[in-house]
Amino acid sequence: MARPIAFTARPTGVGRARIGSLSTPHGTIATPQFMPVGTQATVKSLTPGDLRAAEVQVILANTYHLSLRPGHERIARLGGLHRFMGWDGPILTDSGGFQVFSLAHLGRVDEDGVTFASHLDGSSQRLTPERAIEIQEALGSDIAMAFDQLVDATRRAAEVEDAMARTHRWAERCLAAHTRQDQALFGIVQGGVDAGLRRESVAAIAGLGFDGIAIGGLSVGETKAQMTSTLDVVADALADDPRVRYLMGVGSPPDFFVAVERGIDLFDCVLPTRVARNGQLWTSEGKLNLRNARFLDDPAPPDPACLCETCRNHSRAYLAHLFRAEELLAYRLSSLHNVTYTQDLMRRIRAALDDGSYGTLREAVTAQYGSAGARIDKPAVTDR
RNA sequence: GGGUAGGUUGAGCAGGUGGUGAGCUCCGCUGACUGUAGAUCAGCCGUCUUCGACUGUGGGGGUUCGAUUCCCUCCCUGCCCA
Repeated sequence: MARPIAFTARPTGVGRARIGSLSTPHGTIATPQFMPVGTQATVKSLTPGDLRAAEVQVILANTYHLSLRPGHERIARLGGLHRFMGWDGPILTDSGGFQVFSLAHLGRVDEDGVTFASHLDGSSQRLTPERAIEIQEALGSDIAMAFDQLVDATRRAAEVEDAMARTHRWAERCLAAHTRQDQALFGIVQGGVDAGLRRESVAAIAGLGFDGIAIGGLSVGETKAQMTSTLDVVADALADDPRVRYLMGVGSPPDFFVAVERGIDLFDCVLPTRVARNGQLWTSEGKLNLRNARFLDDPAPPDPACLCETCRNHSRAYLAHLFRAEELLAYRLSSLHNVTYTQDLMRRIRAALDDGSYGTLREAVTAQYGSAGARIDKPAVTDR
């Protein structure tokens, strides 16, 4: 039987970085690629048209939130998530595993699954591997994620190991429960920042029949050095695996380089859209906080090097005003820019991997995000 | 002109009838944010040499060891009467 997705990639000569192509039922994705987060069937403040304008190729939506509201059965009745939200490109759905982590205080994990109080009305809810798959099949995403358990990597080893082992058992249950032939299913590697556990987790997850391999449990409080070394371990362990690799929850502009060099093909992160709503724009001059007083009289576009709608038509002074006045347009214009910037950055990374300018690009971007990149190791590669 | 209620740090307030008024909300200034309970949160927001100290309750004067508080007077604002 034909796989729901197909992934091809070629090495680039830059570390373990590769350039690839991932075909899905709703379109083909160039990798490395970034997925904006649209938790509640919307990338906050942006329309599908905005996303297309920003050259977004795939978005992430959320099992937990959509099952609570409006309900996955309702979305299924209304023709599935793509039709419901008016986005006909590829969609990846997260399984709810992250909410088990971020809403841990509302729930309790047992071997079979998780019981928790809804953050909306306090009602008791149950999520299991089977349930997470059922919901994602109802939503009809192109790529579903296995239901996993992540814990704070700085917790004691036994706790991290327990969560990892449970994630492995849940992974098998997810595969067994998955029936939709037009939907891919990715497994998730856990194991905190412990090299031994990460190798064990890669062996367990990669040994199952998943369509892609995700790396979870990172960028949740560990240091940049720990994230980097963990990615090194995982990259080594996955070296001969042909499947697409997805680093969950990352990242910032400097993070992309660290991960791409270690063979990562897919990213998702709330950062570009969340920080945009809080006034932070990512630009060729680094991070700008448009709420700062100094921008009130600045007629320049947010990023002179950007061609997005925001930068073509509006000034920093205008955005600074919109943020102060709490006008809704501030959120859309800022989000549109940051998503455009991020897509542009990924495109430049793909191009640089091809033409030998990767090291130069990495150095330039890392320098622009000085403070953010300060804790990151120096470039692992240089231009050939 | 008479009466009455007021005047507190940019704004709006709280409090205070002789011995700690720098407390709150806005506004303002910064910072944070990584598989979104986040258009959110945190710090600062009189001055200084900032783990502390000083100044500050409309102006002036008085009583008192000590006054935001009591007394006198002036100014300003709202309302009522003339």
